Amino acid sequence: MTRRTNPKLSDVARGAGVSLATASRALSEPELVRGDTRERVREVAAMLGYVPHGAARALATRESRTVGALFPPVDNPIFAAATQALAHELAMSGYTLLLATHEYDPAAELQVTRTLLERGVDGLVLVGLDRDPELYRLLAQAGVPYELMWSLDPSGFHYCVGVAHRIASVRATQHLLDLGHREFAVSAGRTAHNDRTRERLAGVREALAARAIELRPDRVAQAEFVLPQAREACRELLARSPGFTALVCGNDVLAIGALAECASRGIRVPEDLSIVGFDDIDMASGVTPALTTVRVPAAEMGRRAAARMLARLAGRDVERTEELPAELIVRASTGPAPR
Amino acid sequence: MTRRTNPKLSDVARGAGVSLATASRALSEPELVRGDTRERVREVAAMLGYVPHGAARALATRESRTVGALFPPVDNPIFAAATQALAHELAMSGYTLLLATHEYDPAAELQVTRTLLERGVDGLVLVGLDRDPELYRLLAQAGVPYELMWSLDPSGFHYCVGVAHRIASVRATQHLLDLGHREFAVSAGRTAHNDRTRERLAGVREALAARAIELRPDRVAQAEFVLPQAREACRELLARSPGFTALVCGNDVLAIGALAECASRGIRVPEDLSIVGFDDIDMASGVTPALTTVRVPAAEMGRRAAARMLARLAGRDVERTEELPAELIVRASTGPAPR
DNA sequence: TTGTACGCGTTATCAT
DNA sequence: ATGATAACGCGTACAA
Repeated sequence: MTRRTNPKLSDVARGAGVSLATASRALSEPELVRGDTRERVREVAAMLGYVPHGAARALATRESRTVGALFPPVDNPIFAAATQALAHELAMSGYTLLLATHEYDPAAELQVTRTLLERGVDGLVLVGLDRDPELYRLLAQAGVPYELMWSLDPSGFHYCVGVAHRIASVRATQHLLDLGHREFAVSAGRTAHNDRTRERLAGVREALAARAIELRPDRVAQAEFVLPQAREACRELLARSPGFTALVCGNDVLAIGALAECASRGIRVPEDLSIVGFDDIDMASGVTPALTTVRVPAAEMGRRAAARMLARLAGRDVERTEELPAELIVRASTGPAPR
Repeated sequence: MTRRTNPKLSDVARGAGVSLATASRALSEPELVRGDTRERVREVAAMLGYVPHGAARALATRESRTVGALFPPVDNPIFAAATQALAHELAMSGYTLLLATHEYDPAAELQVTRTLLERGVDGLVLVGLDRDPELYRLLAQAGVPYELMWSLDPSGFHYCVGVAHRIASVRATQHLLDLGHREFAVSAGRTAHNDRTRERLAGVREALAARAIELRPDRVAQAEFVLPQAREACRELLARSPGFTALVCGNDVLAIGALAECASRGIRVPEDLSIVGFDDIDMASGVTPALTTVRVPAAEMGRRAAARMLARLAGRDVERTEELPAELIVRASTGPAPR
């Protein structure tokens, strides 16, 4: 097979017997060119297998038809769902997703953002509120629009689409209080560089405080969103300070780990211990009907973020803040067992 | 705040009192420039907040420092793990991941590949073997290297890193046979446009055939990798042709769905029914200790694909085919209950 | 070691 | 409706 070089627009133009300008218009702005020449150009382009050179176009147009997304890690099921939605929605409008991760490290997030800007993203999607403010300066200087997902910016300054984690957490906790629980424990995610986790924990405290119940320090554990740590957190709580009848988990993975640990110890859920999770990962809820969760609509978050970004890139206006509902899904929970 | 325009290399050069060429070298090939001027350029660049223009660089160098990845959907936990690994590994070497999905539609895959090529990816990572051959022609013409993940190309032509699905499936089935099972059912993934699913199903048939056992057509169901369909598949099998003591699922999601369905019917696993899954999704195995699975190392697949691609982009040679182990993880399974 | 000048492939401006 | 030509911002021969 002859190792031909890639055909360029000038090849198409020559083949169709038109100028470079006409060829360009025929492919990019069809309405500006006469029907027959337009078809001729298109045919030649197809025959040659012409593929436009994005970098050249980006250089001339000053836009890349590309949007960046920066996730903590993308293998967390909730972020995977959002990523899928983002990529899909963007593709529907001719945009491609540039994906990067920062593993909850603000320095890495900043560095990666620089790279994304170098790649020329037309917009950027970020998760949450906790980050080096320098990042916003970078984006401002570059003139790149961005959307924050998952959280709602209290200042109302940033464009964002998210849920009210604290309020949802308060409601979940109240649900348990209403069932009669008084002894609470929390298996929280790491709160460093993670406002969602902090808000959820704060919500539990707030709801308890409203009824003058204290959340003992040894009744709070932190873990990363992986099963071994999730089990360990539950184990630790049971060891340090048993006797709680309700366990609020900052994430479904943590909740599942807790369920697994309980199962292996013969602790019945929800009879002996009521467990509430967050996020409503479908695999989790499918497996453990006992799990009551706060549903945070991850895929919808991705769809909305994409839609909002696309709208802004198209010059349309969007509300600065868009709140998504965080619904409490009660599958099974009971009051505390009589002592 | 004054709405300054982005500084370009010429601004940096002027600020440092050097030529464009020197400024370029100071940032990209530091060793070619004298220490003091290099530092001067760097300082000015930092002060100005200079961010290189990727498109311009790509145009000049003919490479984008970008790699594309094309997944069926990326919210399947196994693909999410691979995506995470890919993005991370590529970033470590200064490459950025362009992510796209095709939802098991070959036409979409072809179309999306065109877009990725337009974006100027330096390499492309694909999943599996089932696709429009035209795609390979496109890549060849563009001169873009690619890696296939998950499957091993029987022809040995394509660069690939994957596992031997059929053999693994045979082994898993033999394990069940060795336990004494004779009545089998299979909850398979959709086999259209999915060689992994087909091979796994074929593996079951092969192992059974070797012992002259037939897999009845009404003992095979197909479902997408989502829980509701997974439960439905199991329900269907039980309705159409009960009496099987072993169920092989083409994926962990299908296995989990089956477990859920069994739980709701009071079918004990593994006492009444032995279930084997594929992929070893950690959340699945954490929750259901009864699940025996074939571990397909998804994250490792991503890492290896990234490493191989990076090596090739750096001009190094790699083996055309790299096989990863697919280990049978026996957690709990028993022989059939005496009738 | 540094500078000059051209080319990368496309779009956009201005004529015609 | 079409064509000539100048950007777009950077890398890199080649010359100095």
